[in-house]
This record gives sequence, C-alpha cells and structure tokens, in this order.
Amino acid sequence: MKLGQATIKDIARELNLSASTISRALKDYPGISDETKRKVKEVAEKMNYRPNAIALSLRQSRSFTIGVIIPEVIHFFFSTVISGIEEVANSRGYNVILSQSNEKLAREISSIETMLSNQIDGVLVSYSKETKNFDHFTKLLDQGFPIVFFDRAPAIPGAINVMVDDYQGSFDATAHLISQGYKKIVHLAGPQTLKISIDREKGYREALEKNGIRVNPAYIITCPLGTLEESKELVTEALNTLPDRPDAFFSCNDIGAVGAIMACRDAGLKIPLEVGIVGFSDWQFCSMLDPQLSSVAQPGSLMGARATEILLDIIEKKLDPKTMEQTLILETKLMERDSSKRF
Amino acid sequence: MKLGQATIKDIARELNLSASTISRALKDYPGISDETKRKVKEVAEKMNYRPNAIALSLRQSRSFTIGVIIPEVIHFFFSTVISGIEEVANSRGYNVILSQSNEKLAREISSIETMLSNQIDGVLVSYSKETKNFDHFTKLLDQGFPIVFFDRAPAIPGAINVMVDDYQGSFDATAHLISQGYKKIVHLAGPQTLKISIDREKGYREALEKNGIRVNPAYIITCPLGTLEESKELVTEALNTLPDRPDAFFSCNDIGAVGAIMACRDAGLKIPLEVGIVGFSDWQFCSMLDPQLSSVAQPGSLMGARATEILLDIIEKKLDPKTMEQTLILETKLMERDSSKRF
DNA sequence: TCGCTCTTCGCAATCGATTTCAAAACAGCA
DNA sequence: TGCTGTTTTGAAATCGATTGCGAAGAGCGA
Repeated sequence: MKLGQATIKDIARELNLSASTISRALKDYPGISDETKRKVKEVAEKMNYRPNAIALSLRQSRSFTIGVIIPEVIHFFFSTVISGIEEVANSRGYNVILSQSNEKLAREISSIETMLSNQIDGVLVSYSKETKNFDHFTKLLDQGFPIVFFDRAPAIPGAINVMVDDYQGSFDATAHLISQGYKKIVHLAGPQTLKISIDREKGYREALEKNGIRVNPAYIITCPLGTLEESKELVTEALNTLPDRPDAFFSCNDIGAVGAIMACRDAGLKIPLEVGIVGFSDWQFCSMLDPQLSSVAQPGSLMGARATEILLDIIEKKLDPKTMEQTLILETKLMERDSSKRF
Repeated sequence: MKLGQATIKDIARELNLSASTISRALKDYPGISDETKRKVKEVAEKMNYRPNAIALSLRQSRSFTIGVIIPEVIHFFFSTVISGIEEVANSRGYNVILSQSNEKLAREISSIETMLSNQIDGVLVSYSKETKNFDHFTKLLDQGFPIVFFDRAPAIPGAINVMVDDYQGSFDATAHLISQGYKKIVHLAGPQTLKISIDREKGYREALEKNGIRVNPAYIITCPLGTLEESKELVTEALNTLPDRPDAFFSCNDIGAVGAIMACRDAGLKIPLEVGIVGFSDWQFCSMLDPQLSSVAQPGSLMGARATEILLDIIEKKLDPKTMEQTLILETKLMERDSSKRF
C-alpha cells in the first residue's frame, strides 16, 4: 500500500479493469456500462480517490493557477485587492499563487520566473517602485502570455491595466478643499516613478487651475519613503519655513495625511478650522481617527475582482487582448469627513 | 514552432542528441563531455529554456508548494502573517497558494480539497470561526500529511500549533489597567468557539483574581460579530445599564477597543482620566488614534515565519511531528499608550 | 452456423523531465 | 588485428490522467 493518494491505477487494479475504463467511468463517458460505472465510483469513493491536478496540468499544459505579484501584502489596499482576486479566481476554479516583491525589482523578476516554471496560466501584477525597465514584462506580452496590471500601470503599449481614476480622485479631493475655503493647499506627492503619483499630482494641479488658483511649486512636496515620520517631518518643516503658510494638505496616501494631522496638531493648529487635511485610499482607520480623516476611497476589492475577470477571460480566450479596451478605470469616491469640513 | 515554452526535447532535436543527454548536461552530471555541455547550455540559453516544474512535480510527487488557509486576508494581523509565510517559503524555494475561508467551514473544506488535488506538500491553517468539527484536519494528520496551525489552535491531540501567548498578553493588559488604578474593568470577549477568545478571557480573569479583584460576570461582554458598531453599542449599553459603572475596557481586539473609545467619548467620559481602554493586536492604526490606543502587540510576521519554518522542516523530514514540541508560543508585548496611562 | 452490428473495454501514445541500464565509440596495448 | 577498459550517449520506463483507435464479446437475423 502506497503512502500517498490513491490513483486511477489503484482503482483499476482493485477492479481488474484498465486505467482508461476508470477514467471514463468517473467522467460518465458513453460506452461504459452503468454497472461498471457504479462499481468504479463506489471503489473511488472508498479509496478516497482524488484526481491529481498536477498530472492534468502536465497533459493539458494548463495549471488553472494564476500568479499575483504585489509590492507588499501588509498594505491595507493591497490586501483588499487580493481578497477580490481570490474571490473571483476561486469561484472560477483557479488557484492563486502569491508573491510579494517587497518593492524590489530583483524579487519581482525572480518571482515571475518561478511562477512561469510552475506553468501559471496568467499573472496579475502591480509592479515595484524600483521597476523602471519593463523588459521582463514586454517579453512575455510579446509571446502572448496573459498579463493584467493593476493599480500601477506600466508604460507599455498594449498592456492591459485596471486602475482607479487617480486623476479624478485627486481632482475631487482638491476641489473639495477649495470649496471649503482652503486656498493654500499643499500636495504631499509620492515617488515620481509611479504613474499613480504623477496622475494624482496632475489632478491636484488642474483642480487648482480650474478654480483660478496658481500652482505654487513650493507647495508640492515629494515624500519618497511614504512613512509616517517622513510626512510629519516634511509637514512640520513646511509649516515653519514656507513664506506663505499653507492652510491645507492633500496627501497622496493616508499615512502621509496622518503625519500631517500630527504635525498640525503639534503646531497647535486646529483641524479643520485652521487646516484642512485629505488623504488618499480611505484605509480602514480613517473613520477611527480624531478628527475622522477625509479620504479618497479606492475600490480595492473591486479592482482585484475586475482584473481577475479580465485575466481569466483572456486565458480562456473569451477575450482577445489585442482587440479590447486597454485600460479599465474604476471610479473613486471622496469620503468627506471631519478633517476637511469647515461648513 | 510551438507557441509555448521550449522543452528539453526541443533542445535535443536542435542538437541531434537525446533528451537524457540534455537533462544530464544541464545539471552537470558526470559522463557528459565538456564540449556537449557547453553546446547544450548555449542552445538552452538561446531558446530561453525554462524547466517545467509541473513535470518535475509529477515525477517526484513533490510540488514545492504549500497552501495557506486563512479566514480573511483583509485583517491586518493576517496580512502580516502572510507576509512572514511568503518570506520564508520563498527563501526556501517554495511557492505559496493562498485561500481565504471567509470564516466559512464549507469554503475551508473545499479549499483544502483543491489544494490537495494540486499536490501541495503541506498546509498552514488558521481555521474559521464556523469550524467546530475538525475531522477534515484529523483525517489528514492521521495520514501523516504535514499541517501546522497558527493563531487559532484546534482541539486536536498531536496537532502542531504556533500561536501567541494570548493568556499572558491578556493578563499583562489587565494587570496594566489595574496598576493604573482602574478597578471596574470590563472585558469585551470574542466568540467562544475560538481558543484565543477563551485564553484571552482567562488571562483577564486571573489577572483580576491575582490582584484581589472579584470577577464580575456582568463585566464580561461577548462580541460575536467583532464589528465596530457592535462594540460601540454594547459599551454604550454597559455604561448606561450596569449598576456599577465600569471605569475601564479591555477588548479582545482593536476594533472593539475603538468602539469603546467612541462610546466613551459619546458618553462624555475622558480617556484615560475617567476611563481606560486597551485593545489587542496592535494594529497599525493604534498609534494614529487620539488618544493613542494601548494594545497587546502580536508578532504576526514572526508567527508566519516560524510556522512556515516548522512546516518546511516537517516536509523535508528534518523534523518528526511526533517527537517534537506540539505548541510554539510566541511572546506578546504590551504597548502602553495614552488610552490607559493615568500616571 | 456464418455475418454483421453494437456495446464495452484495453492498448498505447502523450505531456516534460529524470534515471537505470546498456550500448556504442574510441583509446591503449599486446 | 583483436581484446580490454574507459568515455560518452541512448533507449525506455516512470510519474497520473486522458483519448483515438482497435479489438473482443454479445446479440441477432438469415
């Protein structure tokens, strides 16, 4: 008796039949007598038979597994995306292999390599902050390998992206601050390697211009690290040194906004009376803060779900990447809370 | 030319050699001339050859993949655990297949089934709140299949568990509240199906007793849902109806503690002057709240890492589950912050 | 009893890589 | 030239499941 699982051969031996008959009986193929089918299924049940998906994968060159490459699992936003991915993949019979790049290009590349070795049917990617060269993706795309990018869209022509409307979300947030009477609005920007950072900054700029406010370059402060400490420090510095003291901060992420809250509070400024603050992402904790933080909600779970649907449709040839819409943009929603509401 | 990847046979055809020679040449087996090795490697490189892990898995009955079953990815704590798992698994050459049960027993079972079909080498499990019967796990354990449970330890003799010291963490938190002069401490407990809930309640009870405070059953309030609204409501009710008004709340999780903060604030109580509050898990946002929330930190990433190390050691037969320590308990750390510090 | 048809099942190849066993090829030496 | 020994390579089986094709057996009419 083997230690492992019962195979189709074990059943065949037990019943003095051939492996082919067992296979057909289990799948209710025509040409197998009902009596045989009954016996086969009975023995399969008894032996606790479970088909070997690996053998199937090898034969069909299909693994029913998709890969997900993400910068960091710990980010709340990404965890919601994963949740959406897992949900859809699972319901359509696919497994999800996960790998985090930790924002390192080298790990991103090696992750893809091992996943390809494991014959994944497709991959969902949100690339790392380090990634500036996309050859490892274009090579695959050229071969027709199914890839869908989410959240962070690379500068690759023909690539399929699912993202939120960073520009519009940013525009809305800035316009909201303006409508609340804030005039000297600082933008805490993200690393310029990410398209989302650029789009968010653009939304900020255009909202100002459309409302007749001149964009002051000194009011755009880049936070490369994205940590709480960094933004707190930079905001404190801005409050102390900028000739025209800012009266609002729009951060490209929630952590930065929290840093701004802290810095303003330390500076003795009242929120939202004297300073307005808006974040981006609408992390869970926004409504738990004091004051509750206004933020731009990104539909993370939906993004994961949509990206997965598209990927699986491509894999199953229901969609041709060449003929389809290249970029799916999901709407954001501004959550107006205490940190930015004066009226 | 095939669409897919180049195989060993393609290289063989190209060089007029046999598949066996290619295989040996690529692995630097003895008995292959240096000249042949050189040519084979050159062609392999040129054809962008990548070994098919599926074929290897089939042959070796080893997939170098482990499964992870988790209630919900979105939970901050679990996302840190996943991060630790992924880290260790990756560095030891294993893939991670992820599945969330959404706290549903049925999905937990079906996830395990598909993972087994996919020939995973072992599995890490944190079981769902619905799971009261562990047959689907014991069956596997009896077959000698490698399983390591984390965070939530099932009542299965011989099972290997990695968890935090819920009892001690809870004891410390309660003792801390007592040391700060709080006397009427309410415990917001979790669902009694989870061992962690029971342990945390036990730590609370014994800390009280050891400090000569009688345990008041009315002071133990169970929060089955674990939502913010629920705890807010229950705390408000407790403040209004309990004959002896509580002066502190120790919640078995952070969400509950936030609900308590809100309820107390709405009731006009000053934190920490009039009411002390401590949570459990030390989620990211604890230090961003106002007042900053004291909480018991659980080493999530470490837990994931340790559990994975043990699992891989068992898989690789470096460890025998029968002879080893059954339960690994990781230390918690009380993060004392403003919400509970009167002095 | 011989055909023929239809039902029911088995053989063998396939997927990609590894590995055992054995066979070539070639060198050295008498 | 013939024999032994070494080096280098191949054929075939294996892992588990599927499937086209062929074959055996039953049943039936002539």
